[in-house]
Amino acid sequence: MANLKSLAEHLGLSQATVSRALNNYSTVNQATRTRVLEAAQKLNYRPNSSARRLATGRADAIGIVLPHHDDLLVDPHFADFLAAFTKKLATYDNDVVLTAADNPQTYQRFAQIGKVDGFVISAPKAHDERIAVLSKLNFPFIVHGRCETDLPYGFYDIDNEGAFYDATKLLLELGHTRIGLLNGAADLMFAKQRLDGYTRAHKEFGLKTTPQLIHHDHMTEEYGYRHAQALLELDDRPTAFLCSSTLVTVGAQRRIREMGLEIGKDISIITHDDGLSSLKTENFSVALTVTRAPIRDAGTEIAKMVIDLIRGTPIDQLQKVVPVDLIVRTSTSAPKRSRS
Amino acid sequence: MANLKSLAEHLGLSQATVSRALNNYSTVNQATRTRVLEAAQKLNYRPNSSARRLATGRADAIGIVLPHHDDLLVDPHFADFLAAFTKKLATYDNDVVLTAADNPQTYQRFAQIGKVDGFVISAPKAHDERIAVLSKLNFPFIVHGRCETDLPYGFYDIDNEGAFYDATKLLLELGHTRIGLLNGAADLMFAKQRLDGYTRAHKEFGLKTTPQLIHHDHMTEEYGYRHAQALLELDDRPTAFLCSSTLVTVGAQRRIREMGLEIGKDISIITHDDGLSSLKTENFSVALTVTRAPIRDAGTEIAKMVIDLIRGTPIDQLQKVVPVDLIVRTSTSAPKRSRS
DNA sequence: ACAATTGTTGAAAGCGCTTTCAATGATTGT
DNA sequence: ACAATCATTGAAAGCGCTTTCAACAATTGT
Repeated sequence: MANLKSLAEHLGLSQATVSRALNNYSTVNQATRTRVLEAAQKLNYRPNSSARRLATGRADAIGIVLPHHDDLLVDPHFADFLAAFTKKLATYDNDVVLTAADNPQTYQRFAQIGKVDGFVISAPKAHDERIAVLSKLNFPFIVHGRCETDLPYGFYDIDNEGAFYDATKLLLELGHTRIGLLNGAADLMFAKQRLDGYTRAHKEFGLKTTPQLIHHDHMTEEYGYRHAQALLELDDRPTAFLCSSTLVTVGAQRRIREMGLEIGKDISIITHDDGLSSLKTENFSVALTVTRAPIRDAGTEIAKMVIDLIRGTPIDQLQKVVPVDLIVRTSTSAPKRSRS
Repeated sequence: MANLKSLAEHLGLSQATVSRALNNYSTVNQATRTRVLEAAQKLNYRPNSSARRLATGRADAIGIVLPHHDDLLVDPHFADFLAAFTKKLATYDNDVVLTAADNPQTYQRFAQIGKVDGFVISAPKAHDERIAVLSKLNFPFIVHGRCETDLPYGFYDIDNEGAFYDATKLLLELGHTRIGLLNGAADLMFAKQRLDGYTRAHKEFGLKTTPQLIHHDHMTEEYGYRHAQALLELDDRPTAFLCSSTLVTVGAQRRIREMGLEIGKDISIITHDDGLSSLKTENFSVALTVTRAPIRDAGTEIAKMVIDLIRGTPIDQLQKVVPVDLIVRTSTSAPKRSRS
């Protein structure tokens, strides 16, 4: 396997010159550069990653710690995010280093030993320990989402509050007054933001929210089913659902159907749609009204942001909240007159 | 930031001894080791990853190239696989390096520059170029699946042929003669294996397979819907479906319902169930008969296998095919008498 | 009591790059 | 024509570790 030394010898040049030629330094003669490039190509030379990392101090890699739960439940959104993120990062010649064991020490260790140049933190909680740890280490990171802290940090987030405000408002305007909320896990910021939007809309209409109508849980089909069931068994059952993800909606839909109810008539649904590539809301039997923000956009944008951060862009220029579209389709309508 | 040199100076020892103490060499005095370990802890010392990699020649990382398509369609199974894989790999102090750009050069480059010690190849095609490339480089890899090559290689695969043979046989025994196959993309080995099982069962019953009943495509909800529709519009429509994944089944189910048909009565369904954590077959309205092989098992097992491979276990001991359970629930029954 | 062994440590040579600094010859300005 | 600049290159230090080899004291065997 060719290394720099053998390549230099082969060319009758010093390692320094060869290295410079390969790394596009302007100080090297054009003819020499060409000669080096050709030889490198011919001998199939590639600089050793570890040596380069040691010499430069850069890893050219971004870390992501797998957001796993005890039961190894995997958020299907994660795959879409990761795909877009990885693809974009590749355009910067960076790759993604994944690891499990989601605790603060993991971040600290990774930061210290130079395995990665930065981190992406996903699904932040209100007071997220990871942010505290990385801030103290002064190690670059971008948060996918926001949290409640005074520490400065870069983030990409969608306007969850606004999205669920809009969605709730639409339902209220249609005349719904009992709106079930099938939210994500309670400790996650995005769920909190969505609840805030839901609450704000109610306030604006002079309504109080009802605790029984608000459910928090992991976003799976199964939980969608269970919580929809619980909601539909209430004496004063809701006439509309607000779902936090398409998979939850699949579950809710299942329960709704079992009860012989019809979406868009007996019960309205608005779901948040992350644009999952394998489960599209356009394709539900009843075309779903959605708040839409493709999670792949987040992956792509965050890749760019974390690279910018590492290259020196100040944090306050790396704080982005994108609006969320409300797309009205046929799963929403005015509520039926209340049951006898 | 403490490095080996400063730690050694602090202790009044040589770097060599400190390094040995830290790396559990038996030749170092017990008292010394304790002293070193304590100091390392106190000074929060962690060996630099790049330096260590350069010195040892190991990266302690396994590469996975994102199996993306042009349209960035992400297989939701991938998330579950990756989670299990990453978690298991962490127990060996290895992490996962993800990259995009799925072409042979990517593998070659990664192997050469020492970014990873091995690869996992997923979703192999019959004559997979990646296997040829890595074999020629003599670079360690484990295939998730099998392919048609004379080259020796390690693999973990489920018995796709047997699973779909069993499933088909069950349907045939129930009296079905027209069985729609909603298979994965045609160029993938697992789809081929499943088709083989489907065909073998037909042969055993003295039946010929019908091309119109066999569909190949990406495994999404949307395609499930479309192909189910196509099948159900046939003059001589099938009385049973064999689906390659739960998501496909969700789509098929949607179409079936739209046509006012009932699963388990009007039409039988068997689906392959990878045990996706966010979409469980137990939870379908009609409990689904499935061929079941949790994809997380693959992730866990392959992590172990690739580490074993790197550590010297011979390839012929790293070839595993696991059986697939056929779990009969209520989505399968004898066909109704044919329509008038 | 002397050689042979064992246990423990340190010096130093890498691993394969990047980058600083100095050196060289060629070019320019006056 | 001589100093000053420029373009190009090489020598060598260093990144922070691991590991070989030699060194030494302490122990053992005979």
